[in-house]
Amino acid sequence: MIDPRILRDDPEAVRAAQRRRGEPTEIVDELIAADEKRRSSIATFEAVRGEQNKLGKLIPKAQGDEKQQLLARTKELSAQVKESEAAQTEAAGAFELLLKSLPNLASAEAPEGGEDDFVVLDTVGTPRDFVAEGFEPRDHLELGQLLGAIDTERGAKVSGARFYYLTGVGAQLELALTQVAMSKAAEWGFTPMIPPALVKPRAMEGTGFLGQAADDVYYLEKDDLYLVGTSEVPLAAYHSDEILEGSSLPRRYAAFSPCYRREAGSYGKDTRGIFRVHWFDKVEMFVYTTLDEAAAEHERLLGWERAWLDALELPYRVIDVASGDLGLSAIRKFDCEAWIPTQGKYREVSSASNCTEFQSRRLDIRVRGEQGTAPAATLNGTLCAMTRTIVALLENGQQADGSVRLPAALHPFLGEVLRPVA
RNA sequence: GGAGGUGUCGCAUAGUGGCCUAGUGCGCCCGCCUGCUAAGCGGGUUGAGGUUUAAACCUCUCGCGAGUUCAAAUCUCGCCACCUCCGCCA
Repeated sequence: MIDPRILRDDPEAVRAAQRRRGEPTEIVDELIAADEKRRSSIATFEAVRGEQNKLGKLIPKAQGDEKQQLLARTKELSAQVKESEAAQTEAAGAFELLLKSLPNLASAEAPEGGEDDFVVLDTVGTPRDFVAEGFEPRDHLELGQLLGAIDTERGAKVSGARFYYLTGVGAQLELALTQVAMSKAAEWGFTPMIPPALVKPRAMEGTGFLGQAADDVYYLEKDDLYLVGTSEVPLAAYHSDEILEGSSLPRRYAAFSPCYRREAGSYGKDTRGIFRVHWFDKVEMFVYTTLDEAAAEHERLLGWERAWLDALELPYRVIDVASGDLGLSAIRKFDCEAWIPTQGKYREVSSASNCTEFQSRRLDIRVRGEQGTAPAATLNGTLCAMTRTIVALLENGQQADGSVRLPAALHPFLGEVLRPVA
């Protein structure tokens, strides 16, 4: 949800942001009309209610005829109050509904265009040349099966397509990644968290996942609860309806949680292995800060993501996601993409978003500063999405015999090399 | 799942239809006093929206929502959260 004052002060900025996203601008005019209606209905209500309050105070002291007159008049007003209050509630609700459907104002710094119009900010490391090394690389599933690390057949038997078991070293690999990621985050000043993976509609709606992404969300109708697709959701809602002291910012949280995604729009895409699945575990970073600090914090989040991929010794690149591909809540997004040898391309393994006040307005998270209170800024970034990280580690670390060399950061947990099981 | 209880300004409490423009204590902030600190004294201290150059003022806010009434923190109903006990259970 954006600051409604922008609609009055600078509607052209909102239209420009919509154009940048490739979204229609008519909604801006609808919003302005709805806002005017809301404001005039509030004025009407306040005038009537004010008179009712004023006269009501005289009643206890009044006597005889005077009292009867006052009672008659306030009774009249009562009907008007009821009517204008209902009109006000309705107008405010209509305005808010419309405002909530509006995406955050895409940053002018984000590249313009759609999914393919990203800008590559940096490329780190060099993909291995398997031709020169003289062997055909195996994909992550084949390697996972050789190592006894991944079992998708039984995943499908028990839970269906896009489910898997991590077995043996696969399970150990996830636990080691989790341990290293959470420890590093704690060193960087993040508070480690294990949040609930089921949340009420408010949390889901407040983070912007019931808009254009609603089809991708699992919903438990019987309990009116949602399974989160990322711990961004419970972390954002953690401080909902709170006023945070400015001096306590930035507040940085790192959460380990399962993530559930219906993957509704991706039939036939990435169907092999565990690259795109209905459930995976993830360590996520989340920050509450001020609007002034948000852009700098966004860069810091990206820095931590890069430090993580560096520690895993993976070749990757960083892209600045184009405005048309930002999702509802971000004004700008950086993705880190690791090189996947058997796909011959870089694929997303982490993503850092600056959501400014979009989520904090919906969840009512404010900061108390010297000038009173203001909406907080929220940012989120992946530290380690387990399945995709395992895919990247297996494929990039593989050797001709099917064994996999691990990065030094994981040696204390799993040794230097994972070897095929007999 | 069953039974009972509780929900008021950061915290603790008062408040059973109009005198509540929500009192008091603690905490916190400002000032006075004071070698310094403490104590004492005076003032301030929920948040949101609006009118205004400003000072002020108006509307909403007593868990949330509906209702009764001219008028609701207060009465009625529904919901939510928490607590106690019973049952079940990692």
